[in-house]
Amino acid sequence: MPAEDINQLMRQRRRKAEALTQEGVPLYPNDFRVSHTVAQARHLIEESGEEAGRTVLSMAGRIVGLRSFGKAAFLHFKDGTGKLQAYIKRDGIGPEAYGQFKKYDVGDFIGLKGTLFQTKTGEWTLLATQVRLLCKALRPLPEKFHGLRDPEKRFRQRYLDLLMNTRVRDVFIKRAAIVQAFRDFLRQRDFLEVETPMMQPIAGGAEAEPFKTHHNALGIDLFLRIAPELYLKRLVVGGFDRVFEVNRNFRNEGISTRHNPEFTMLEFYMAYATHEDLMSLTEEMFRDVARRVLGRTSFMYQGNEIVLDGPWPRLSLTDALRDLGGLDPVLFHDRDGLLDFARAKEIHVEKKGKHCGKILAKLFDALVEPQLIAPTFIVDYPVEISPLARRSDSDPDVTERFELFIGGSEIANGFSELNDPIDQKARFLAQMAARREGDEEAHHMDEDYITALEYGMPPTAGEGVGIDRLVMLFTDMSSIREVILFPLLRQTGR
RNA sequence: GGGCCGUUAACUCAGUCGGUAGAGUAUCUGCCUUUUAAGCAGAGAGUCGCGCGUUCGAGCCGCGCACGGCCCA
Repeated sequence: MPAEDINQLMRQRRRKAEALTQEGVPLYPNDFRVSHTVAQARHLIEESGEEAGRTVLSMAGRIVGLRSFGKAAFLHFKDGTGKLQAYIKRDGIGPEAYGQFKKYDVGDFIGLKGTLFQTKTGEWTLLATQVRLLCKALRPLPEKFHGLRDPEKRFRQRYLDLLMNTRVRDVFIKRAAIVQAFRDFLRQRDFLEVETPMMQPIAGGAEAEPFKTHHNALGIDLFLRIAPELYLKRLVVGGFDRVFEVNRNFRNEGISTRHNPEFTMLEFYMAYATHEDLMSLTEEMFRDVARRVLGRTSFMYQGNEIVLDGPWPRLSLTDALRDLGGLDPVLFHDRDGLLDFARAKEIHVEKKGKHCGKILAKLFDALVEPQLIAPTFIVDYPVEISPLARRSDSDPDVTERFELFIGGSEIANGFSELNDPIDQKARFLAQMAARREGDEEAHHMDEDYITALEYGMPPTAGEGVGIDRLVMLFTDMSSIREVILFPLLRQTGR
């Protein structure tokens, strides 16, 4: 949006600004003091009723609506807490001030002094004895009735979206409440909030392509993290038995309604706990967050009612594939059979370096995941796609791992952590072999992490919760862009 | 990466068969001191996303590109 794209409306506003300057009116003063926000004024009305009119208030906000008569005007102004009407009369503020006021526009910020009264329709209104310009807006706001709809403009100029679309504002207020509720829940259970590196020499802890960056002074390449996992577990080794981090991860992958290259993840680790414990904790935690944010434990998502009351069903990956995906169990370990099955279902699977586990996961994503509307834990993930998870004591080919699905989307992933450094090293080596076979998302060897494990990590369980997807659920949004303030968009040619 | 759809005034949108660009809101001017999407009268406002092509003539047809949305991968 180059500054030169001045149109008629902007020229008119600039002319008004210049005229005000000529009259000695500062366009951007900073000496107006506010005594009451809109919310505080409303609170005053609630508390004192008719008596509210006796208090002189000093209020400020942006003009969002203006109905002007010859010698008087009604306007609505909005601050961060709400909207209030004001009544400006020439007789009330004086002819000179009124002349200046005539040059104010919708979008300008003003400061008002006056007392509250009720109009004949009963609306509480500030009768102004003084009006001051606090900031002259040089561009017009989008039109009041239809608002701002163009999705591209909404995301690129989110401030306009927030200003014009109350529902959008509510989404982000709810998002903040959700994150806060998670923090409160974990802190109450003695989890310590920490921050671990966003820039890492080895991007570990997940299967994903990282973004690459460079440190000039050290002369080394670094990667934006794809997960904090390996650092958080180092902290468990270091004696922090319960830690969590809510922060951004970066994955160099495509953009879709469910994927943004940077997204927010909650990860937490709990020593002396198992994946079973975490599943129970997750049920409790989600219900708690829902109660705090929504006031109840059920909600509508895209036309389906989601009920968080538990317990939530637990289904093994293979059972889910058999029962919901129509996959014959004889194929579970038959790589070619699985590929044939995928082809028959028109599910695209990269052939290079894909073991059965990886193909099973692909089939699951395509066939089963969309069906998992009610909260469901899928458990018993194959070892080869779970290189950081502890093996099941009863079946060494599967891990003590779960993923949580709600509303047809993966929301959380957790497992009993692998704390055997010898096995961990072997798993990393297997990942490196997969990488050589063409799997670019396979994990890298992290020798420092192995070293940490060699010092001993207590039996631990850990989990990651996709905050953006959870916010989508709680706000009934079908696109991740609706819950990220500034989703990544292509740069437009300028 | 592929398919479909979209891009026209500040905003929301029409635009017929290819024949000089439209509406509502907003803005400006005049009237208007209790309005609520205020009202009445009048006026101004456009790189029809960008480029190339077809045509006497392109917002409209063709090709390419950019950006966005949805679906698929």
